[in-house]
Amino acid sequence: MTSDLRRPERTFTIRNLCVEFRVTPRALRFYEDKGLLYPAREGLNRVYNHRDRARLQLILRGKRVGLSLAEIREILDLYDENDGGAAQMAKSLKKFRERILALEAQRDDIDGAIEQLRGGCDRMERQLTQLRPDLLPRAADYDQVLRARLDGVADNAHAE
Amino acid sequence: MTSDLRRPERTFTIRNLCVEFRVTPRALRFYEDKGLLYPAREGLNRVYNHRDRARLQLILRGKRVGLSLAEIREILDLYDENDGGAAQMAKSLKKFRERILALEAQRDDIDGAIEQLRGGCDRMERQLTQLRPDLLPRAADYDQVLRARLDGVADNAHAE
DNA sequence: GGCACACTTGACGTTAACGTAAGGGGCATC
DNA sequence: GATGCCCCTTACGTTAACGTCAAGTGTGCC
Repeated sequence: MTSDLRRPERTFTIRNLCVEFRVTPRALRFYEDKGLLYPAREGLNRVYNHRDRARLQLILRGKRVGLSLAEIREILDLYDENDGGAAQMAKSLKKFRERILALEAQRDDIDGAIEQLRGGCDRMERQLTQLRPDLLPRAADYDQVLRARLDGVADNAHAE
Repeated sequence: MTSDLRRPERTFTIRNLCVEFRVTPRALRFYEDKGLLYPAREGLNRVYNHRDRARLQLILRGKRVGLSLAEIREILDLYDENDGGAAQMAKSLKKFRERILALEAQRDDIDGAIEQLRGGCDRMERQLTQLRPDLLPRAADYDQVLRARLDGVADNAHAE
């Protein structure tokens, strides 16, 4: 039952993908409008195949890491278009490498921000341990957050 | 000469900070409008001190890691406001921890994206080595990018 | 045939984060 | 005293990424 999601011949309605990836139909149509997706049609209705679904995954991940739809489109195009000759591919390669450098810089930024926040946490924890140890959030609260995240992962487990 | 940047009593004009952090005056006034900054005044003119400058650094880093100005403001407020009692601090602590979890998730996303792009690079490199080894970008190009990044770092070296 | 439901297109509305233009004050300098 | 430069406020414009609403089509079901 989870295995027919794997069957490459399986297709998806717009709603299927919306539910699976928690986006709205409007968003998918918008991505299509912008040239990031081009699902087949059955009459008027859109029919998404596995390739479309994979592209959507890339789009959403791209968004999460802060890329604009235009940038994502460019990358997707590069992925596709590279039968247009070796020169094209060389250009794509360069752009990919640039993106990697940018992402690495961004990751360093994030690590810095995390450190900063951790410093703040430490200070506050020390203060609270001193003043009001009863107010210190304990393992119980923390577990809730972790559980929430794990649930989220479970939801999308088959989507990976 | 770089050392008077360190002197805590030193103040800055709006242009000083704009040049140093490569933002526009409009942006600084906008942040003030939104309550993220509140520099002193000398007549009508804004006068920024070291605390304002530090806040600006945090704002810009927050932006780079994808936080909205509203979220950044919330964090900054939490940093300040924590003389408002231990209860407040406990709430701040919780929010800080949430932010940390979110940032860690985002970093994992970025790592995933980097891996994906690296995979694409590898495939393209193999293809090119096969077909047109002359088109392979070489150390020279790569160094340029690195140099650009190092220059950027050097520009902001005293800002760290 | 009438109803519900999912899909479609088209068009206007919305929010965040500024950009930009208009109009004006303060101070140095030629 | 006119020019130039930096600062100010007010206010309207802009872009991205959708949200929302209107109006229409097609499909199954009772």
